[in-house]
Amino acid sequence: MTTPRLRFAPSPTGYLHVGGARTALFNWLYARRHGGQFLLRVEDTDKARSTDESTRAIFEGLEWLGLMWDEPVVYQGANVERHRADAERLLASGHAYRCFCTAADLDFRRKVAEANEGAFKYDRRCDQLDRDEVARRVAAGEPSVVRFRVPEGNTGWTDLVHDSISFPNKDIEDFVILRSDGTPIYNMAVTSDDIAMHITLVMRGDDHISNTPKQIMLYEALGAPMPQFAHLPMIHGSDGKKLSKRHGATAVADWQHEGILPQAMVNFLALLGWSPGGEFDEVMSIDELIAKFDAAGLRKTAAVFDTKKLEWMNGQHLVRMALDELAPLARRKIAAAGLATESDLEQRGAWFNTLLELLRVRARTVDDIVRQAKPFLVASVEYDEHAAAKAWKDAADARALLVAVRDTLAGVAWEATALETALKALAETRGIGAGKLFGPMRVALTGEANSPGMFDVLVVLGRDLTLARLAAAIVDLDRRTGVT
RNA sequence: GGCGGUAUCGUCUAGGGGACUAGGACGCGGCCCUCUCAAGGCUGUAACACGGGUUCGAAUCCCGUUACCGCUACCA
Repeated sequence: MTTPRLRFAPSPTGYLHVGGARTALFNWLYARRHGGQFLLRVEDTDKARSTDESTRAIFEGLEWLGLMWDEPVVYQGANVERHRADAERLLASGHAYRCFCTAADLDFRRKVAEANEGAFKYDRRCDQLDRDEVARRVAAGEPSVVRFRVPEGNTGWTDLVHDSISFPNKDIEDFVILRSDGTPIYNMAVTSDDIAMHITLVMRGDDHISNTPKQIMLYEALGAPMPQFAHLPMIHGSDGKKLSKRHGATAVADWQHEGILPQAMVNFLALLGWSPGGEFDEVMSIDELIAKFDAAGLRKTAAVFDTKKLEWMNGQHLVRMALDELAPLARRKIAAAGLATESDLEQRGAWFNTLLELLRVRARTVDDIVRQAKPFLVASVEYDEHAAAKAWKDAADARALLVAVRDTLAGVAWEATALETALKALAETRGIGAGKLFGPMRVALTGEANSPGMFDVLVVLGRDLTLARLAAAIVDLDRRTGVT
């Protein structure tokens, strides 16, 4: 068996959608798993809708996910000459014929048919024309399209995900392959390109199932070797409808901006419509996915995009990834949020890594880390009123506690076990559990109700910042006591 | 309308005639751990669309119904 060649063939009419990303991923995974090639073909022949900007968005999305293609990008628009030549070959070999029916006429006949019998199918009237008449009308400059003459019988194939699918040819009309202006129609262009690119497995969305018999007939008429086909199910939104902008973030770039990691996105997408089977750990690296990927695990049913699970998946990858890989991402986001500069964080590398280690376990996205990192980066904190209302309920009491904490901490070596010993001793002399100390301290030091463990907070914050924040809290509590 | 595709917990799925009192994961609830929040551990909730067959035996095979999705262009 020759090595498989697959392609992802998006039309550049928007951003890279998660559905398209998954199609690309499965193609890529299959190629990697079987030592084949993964190619990218931009289907830009719809000049009205294609833009360079969306072509770039597709490249960026694929690059971000790590789905690199193995050969130079193929632009479909550059191959119209070959498409046309293939269509004309079909005309010459008698597999296709000229049709002089105008679009307006066809439109009218279609409307009439729909009003009466329902379905409209081209009646092949131009196939009755004799050769001389066709030649005369062409010579006279009358515009015509080229239609493929669909043969009798059935057209079917063994789909890698659906097993066997077949269509009675009588339900397929003699479809146009060349427009009157000489440009190719989609099915012609795709088939011509897939043949030229030596694609052995056409893996795409199942919205292409009804195009497949037409393409198969084209392969046969052109005498080209038949590839295999695999039709992947769609991805739906939480309401079961096809995923669209209404459902929120549907572009992979949206998730990138929300702090989702590419490896988490890949992992999540891989499990939408595919399963390695049996029991397995759902959190997998890209290499594990490649090793396990198998067309037999492809599902037939549409899947709902569950953002909750994506976020959980991201949290898992956040904890498992190398700190050296996470640090630059976090630095960039923190800098973008204006909390520190990248170079400053880089200089405090060891300290920053300690902080990340503390935060990533309680974060689901990189953006969560940025939010949680704030108290450790800014000069002074603002108090979350909910947190203050609870932990500083009795302002005078909280003040007294914080004064004692400040006095104790001021004379202690800044090291976790020493700090712990000192604070536990303080709690004991005051006849309270150490936990009673931490609530008020947490608000004073971070402004929040939640944070990493108290001793970790103290160490990461450092002596000076800690004492300054305690002093600031005491002042604030004075104000609160006065008001009450 | 015609043609095609699909149908297991709310969601992602395992399952491919008996191992199914249908398993796992997310979510949700409870408990444990615990200075808070997470993480982690344990645990609970919850599904084979419906109706006929085939078979000693169907979630698994066949047919029909229903629902949903896709296609039905001189779009891609």
